[in-house]
Amino acid sequence: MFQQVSDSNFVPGEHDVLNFWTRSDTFRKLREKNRGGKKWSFLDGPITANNPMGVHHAWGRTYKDTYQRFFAMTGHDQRYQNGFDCQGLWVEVEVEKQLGLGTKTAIAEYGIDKFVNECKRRVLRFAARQTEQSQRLGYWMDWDEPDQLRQLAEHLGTDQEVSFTAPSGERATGPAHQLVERLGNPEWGGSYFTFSTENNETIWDFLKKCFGRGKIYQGHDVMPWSGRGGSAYSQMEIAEGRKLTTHKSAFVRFPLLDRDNEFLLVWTTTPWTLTSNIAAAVNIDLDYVQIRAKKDDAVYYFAKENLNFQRMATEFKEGFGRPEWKWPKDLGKLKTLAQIFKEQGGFEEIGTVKGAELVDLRYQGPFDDLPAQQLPGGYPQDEDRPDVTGASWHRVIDGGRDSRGSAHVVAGEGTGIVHMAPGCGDIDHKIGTAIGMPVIAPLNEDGTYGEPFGEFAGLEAIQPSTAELVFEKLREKGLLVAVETYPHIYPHCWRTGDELVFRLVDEWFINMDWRDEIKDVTRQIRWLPDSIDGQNREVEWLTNMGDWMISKKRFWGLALPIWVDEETGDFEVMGSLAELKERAVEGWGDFDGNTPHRPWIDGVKIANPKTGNLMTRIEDVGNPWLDAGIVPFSTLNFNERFSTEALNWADWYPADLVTECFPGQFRNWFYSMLSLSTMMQFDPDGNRTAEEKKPFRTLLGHRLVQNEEGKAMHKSDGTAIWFEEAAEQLGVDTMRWMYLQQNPATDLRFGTRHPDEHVTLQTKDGPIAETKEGVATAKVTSKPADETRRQILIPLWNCYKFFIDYALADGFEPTAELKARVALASGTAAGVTAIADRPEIDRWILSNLQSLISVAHTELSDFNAAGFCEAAAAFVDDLSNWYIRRNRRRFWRSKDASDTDKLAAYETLYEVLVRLSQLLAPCMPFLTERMYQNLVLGSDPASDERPSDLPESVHLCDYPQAEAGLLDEALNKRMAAAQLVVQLGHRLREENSLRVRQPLAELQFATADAQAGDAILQLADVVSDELNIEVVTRQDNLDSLVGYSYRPNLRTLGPKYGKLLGVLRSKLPELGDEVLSPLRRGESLTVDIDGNEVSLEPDDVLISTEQAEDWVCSDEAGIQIAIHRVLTEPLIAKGMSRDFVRHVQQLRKDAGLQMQDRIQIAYASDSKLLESMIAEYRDYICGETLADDLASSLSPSADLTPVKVGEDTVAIWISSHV
RNA sequence: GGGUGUGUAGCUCAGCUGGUUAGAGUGCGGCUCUGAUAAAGCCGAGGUCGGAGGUUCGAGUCCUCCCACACCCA
Repeated sequence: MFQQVSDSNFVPGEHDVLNFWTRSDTFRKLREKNRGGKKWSFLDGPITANNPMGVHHAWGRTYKDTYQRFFAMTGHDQRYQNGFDCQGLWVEVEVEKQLGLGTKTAIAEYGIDKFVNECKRRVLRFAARQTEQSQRLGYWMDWDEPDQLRQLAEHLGTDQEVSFTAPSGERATGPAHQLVERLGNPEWGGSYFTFSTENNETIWDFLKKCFGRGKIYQGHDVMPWSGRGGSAYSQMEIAEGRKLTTHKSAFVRFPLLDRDNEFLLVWTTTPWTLTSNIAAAVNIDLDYVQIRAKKDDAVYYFAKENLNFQRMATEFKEGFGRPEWKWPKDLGKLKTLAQIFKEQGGFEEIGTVKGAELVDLRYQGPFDDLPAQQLPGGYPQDEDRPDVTGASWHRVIDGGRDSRGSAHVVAGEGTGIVHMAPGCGDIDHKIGTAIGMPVIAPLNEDGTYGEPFGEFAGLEAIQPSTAELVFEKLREKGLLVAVETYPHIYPHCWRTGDELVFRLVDEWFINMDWRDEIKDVTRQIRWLPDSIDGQNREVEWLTNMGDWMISKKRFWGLALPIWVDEETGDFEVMGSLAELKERAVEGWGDFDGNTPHRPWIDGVKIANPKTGNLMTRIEDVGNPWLDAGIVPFSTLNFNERFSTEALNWADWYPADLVTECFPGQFRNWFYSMLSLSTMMQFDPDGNRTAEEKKPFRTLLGHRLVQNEEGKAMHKSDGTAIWFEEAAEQLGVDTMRWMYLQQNPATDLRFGTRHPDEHVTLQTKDGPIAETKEGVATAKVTSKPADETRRQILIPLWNCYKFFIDYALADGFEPTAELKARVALASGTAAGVTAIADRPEIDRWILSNLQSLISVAHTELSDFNAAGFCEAAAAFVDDLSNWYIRRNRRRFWRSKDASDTDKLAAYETLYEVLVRLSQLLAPCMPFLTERMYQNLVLGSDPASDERPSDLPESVHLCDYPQAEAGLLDEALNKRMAAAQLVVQLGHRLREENSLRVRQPLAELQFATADAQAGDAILQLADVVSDELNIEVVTRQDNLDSLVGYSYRPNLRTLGPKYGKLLGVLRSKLPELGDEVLSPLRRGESLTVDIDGNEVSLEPDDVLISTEQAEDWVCSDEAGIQIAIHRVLTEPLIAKGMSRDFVRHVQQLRKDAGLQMQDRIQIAYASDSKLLESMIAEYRDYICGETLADDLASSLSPSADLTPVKVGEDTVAIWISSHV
């Protein structure tokens, strides 16, 4: 027996299903079922375990789950390993906030070990949190127990022994950090964590291979730096530390070589950097003015616009954008350049040149006398460039443009000529690297000048006295034009308040000159969706990318395995902990038992084999994309550090599928995976060691989740939707369908969070009013979700409910054979009624079902969920709005055991619904489970009763296979023809105001194609019933009822007659039916058009029909229909009876009566027509409305609204038996 | 600045190798149908297909230039 079905209650239903899966351990049973099957390998991209999940994470996770479920239902053995991204600055930033630490110094004081443990803790807590959220999504993975992860987090940093039970069942005991580093290993199972020792060590292996091939080198980068703090700053820290301050800025002149008494005029707010000047940049498109100063006849070049430019005029009036940033009181307005020169004796304009004309001019630098400017290769010395010095390089360069296309050098504040010091500035350094400038980097770690800076050596750059010394020297040389006090917003250390400077720091790089190898691998991969052309994007990135900077001067992350001999500069890379242990000459004992992270690893030293010197690990941590890029190896036991029985590399590599949100990943995760995989297939000498280089076969990318207006959602302004808010308000099945039906190449406009409207969410574990992080849960609205629910979930549910309601009312119970057949997919043993004996429409829906099954296999195995969703939605629509609607009467006919037609209907619908639950199960795992449970087991997920040996969950079923015998393309075409007739009929009725409830006498049709005619005739009863027309007849043609008009078919005639087409277009219709009628019969013909002989094939004209008398007609796609529009008295009476029934049914509905409740009908009318109608149709009316009595009465209740029955007005009321 | 892509109904998007009156979904108005449905069916309004030239009998589609937006890059 089926369980009674109530309202859909989607969200509580999902909770029941989740509990059911837990209780009956369904996922474990699924894995057991498929163990030893063909392998399907999915590789999860690690999610950053730094915050709770939002709805934007759920899109990708829905794909991941759906494809895994599909491949599980098709019998594939899988790994189900989720991944967490654990290391890197993003975690540090959050932990710094949490601990109230502001700078690197503060972290060092707090203790790197404590800090790093706190980072690990945060990751574990959010991994636990995201695990729970993912489970709510129905995401079946080999999850760690969230509380176990939390317990590990609690015990980190203590020596206390903890017990841990891994997902595999294996138990381990030890200090928390020793358990944590093993999470996700092959013997334990569970999610992989990129902080695991295996992950870090496998990156060491990669870097060793790079080193072996000579790809690792030390380079430089310019970073914001605090002299007192002795450390670099992140962009975020800079943003926090901006302050209004004043500096002494200077106008300085650079003498042009080979030009007598001519100068470039430059301007700087950081005079200390002038010592390290290398070049002067101009904007090639700007006009530069040439002026002669009266004082000394010197000629100056600077941007023409700047001569009279009102510098800082806005700021003088309005300040610098914040209330506290007002123009300093004691400071006057800034002078224009014209003013400055006038004060110094006046000037005259003598000409204008384009910036481009200045490029390549040589000049004498302001501090070329300093040793640093004379050092070959710059300072610190670049040994590869002994022929260049700073002083010898000075020239004018094109400043170029930034990534947004705006020029680096503009007119305005300065002079349009920018002093460049690539050792002192970020942009300077970038440009310098690009065009090959030497570098002079003046500052030591403490922010003082280095040795080769003469008088400046040892002075602190940011001291005002240093600037004064610069001015003094310039004055001596006659190069200082003017000095002023200049207010501006400048970065400061947000904790100490010290000014920051830009300083050249050492960084480590991988030389990517093996990019072609990576491109080859990229081309072996299938990139989806096609429309975004991912392969080319990736190849293009690989073509243009620079060397990979892998180091970062931070604390939490991969310990880069680079050991340096400070004295010689020699360095070596360790490829594993074992190698390090063997080479260690100091510190191994203290390190042993800790994870290979800072600070523990830092004390381990090795010896330089050449010199015997101690080599020390560089303090930098690695780029986090290394962590993620190595996972195709580190998660698959590539180095066989674990038992190969637990996990054999070759069984699972390469992955069949990777799917992630793609914007950004072409240069991040995809890039790092491709690079690392390419390198991993070589040994350190560059010999290929494996055939298969690609880490995955197919990559499915998808775009971003946005709000309903198409804008990004932000955590900071409360518009980011937390996963549970959406899940408990919209329902997870609905969300999943939204994601799956979306074109992955376009952004998904998910919905809107209303941060001010707080709601209490009913979760599986009770009501919550805030997230676990303490954020009040807010209302989420989503039109696309509502639409999805309305169009897919509700119709599906109602199809199911319709079936259950009538099956229960009728006592229909599928036979054991039928149940087994649909649950086990075991062949084609039919139900009680043979398929061949069922009506055309039954065979039609079953045939359609087979098509859907085929599409499901094709599309899902090709990772096109949207394609499947579209087909499934169309099927649900056919089922609901055509099959069930057309067949309703077959289900509510009187109870009669021998009614085989009714049985056929039940058996057909039953099979369709069960199959549908299986087909949709990977996409919509909850609702389908509820359907399956009831339809096959007569149970529901809240119950533990499963009185059957059939699969206890829809997810333990095999995915349906199409039965070729039931697929009938011809039948599908026949039904399509009938549906077309119905559509034409509806249109005709509409256009001619012939309402459908009024029966009409006759519909005639004719078709160009005889088979289509046969088809319509076979479904004539469907057409007749749907259109409410008594007789449907087929004719050879409708010539007697209609006229014809003709138009040329330009597509076929164009190529034949070219320019004649214009004439043909106007003249051919005029020939009319008497000339052209042979074409209707499929004959060819030659006509004369304006003296041209034109031969016409039937395909060369388009024929349409026109109106005739008493009949209305229409045509489409070779089908013509005509409907007799004349109403006779019997037809009118019949229409009235239908009206009457309809009104009574509405009254029943309004009264909230049950389907089987019986009623009495009374009516009041003075129409004789109505009386005679009722006399004739009494039995019909009573039968349809379950009325025991139908009587005329004189006393309607007072508030009764009369209704129209035919042309008459009647009052009707009903009462029900109690 | 270079590269890639996009621009079609109020909104989201289809429109294949050029073909007649440019479509779908959604929203809006109307009519119809309804004993599972929160539905469904039909009709309608709404478009100088980003702009300007060109090729062609014929251009949303091909070519050139321009404009706007998005992403990527130095």
